[in-house]
Amino acid sequence: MRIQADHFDMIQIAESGQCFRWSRQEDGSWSIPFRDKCLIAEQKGDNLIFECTEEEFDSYWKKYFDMETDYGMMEKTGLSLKDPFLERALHFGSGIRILRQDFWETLISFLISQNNNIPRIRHSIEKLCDREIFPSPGEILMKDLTDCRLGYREKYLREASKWMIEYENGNQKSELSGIMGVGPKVEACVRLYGLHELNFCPMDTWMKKIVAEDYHEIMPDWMHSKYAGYYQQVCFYYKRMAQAGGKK
DNA sequence: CTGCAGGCCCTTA
DNA sequence: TAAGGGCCTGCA
Repeated sequence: MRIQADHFDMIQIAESGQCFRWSRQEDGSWSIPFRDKCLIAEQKGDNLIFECTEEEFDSYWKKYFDMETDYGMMEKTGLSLKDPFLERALHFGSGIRILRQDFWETLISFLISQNNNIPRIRHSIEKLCDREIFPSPGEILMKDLTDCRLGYREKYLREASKWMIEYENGNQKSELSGIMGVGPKVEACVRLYGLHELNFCPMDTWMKKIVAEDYHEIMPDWMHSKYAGYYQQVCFYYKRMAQAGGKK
């Protein structure tokens, strides 16, 4: 099926650092796994082509791509803050969306992401998966994780798996932050990307860099706003691309 | 060789 | 309660 959409750029979404398993095919299309399905998708301008039926898109992928959220409104709200850096970032990364990813996969992915780099994060996650399917907590506990090259993070994944099994059994007394290896940054990522709590703004090295270099060490107002997570994502992408393009 | 990558844990003062 | 060292690993 084929649709037209604003605020939707597959390259920007794939490179915005929120997801680690989108992969580009030789023909330029994207392979997009989510839970037990995998979608082949392609973009030409604002034309989006999805290899699935309209029913399947409406009942499954539409939510994943967060098609119900009004990005135009969030952009407008951001622009009204009259913040020059945010303004540039919103224009630069206008195709970014906050995907509604699987909570469990997000938790594990961002546990792996700490003190780590993107290629290695992707490699670890790929090794963790069995034929494109992300493992359940029980499967992670059973699995030999040597090939995943997790280093000291391996015990964090096991602790998280035990926590998740308790959580699924209805025992919700423990908080996310109670999991070994989940600090403020990882928790914010899980809440933003895995629970779609758009007010959470992960403070990573890039955000600190932005606050230092672009805001003279003074936290901008938007970091405390309702859509802080979305603005963070856009600024993160803008800053990272500016540096990647700026140095050669 | 050292530094570093979207941090966090643990110890110390 | 704030600061700082150590940590798996791979790549530049």
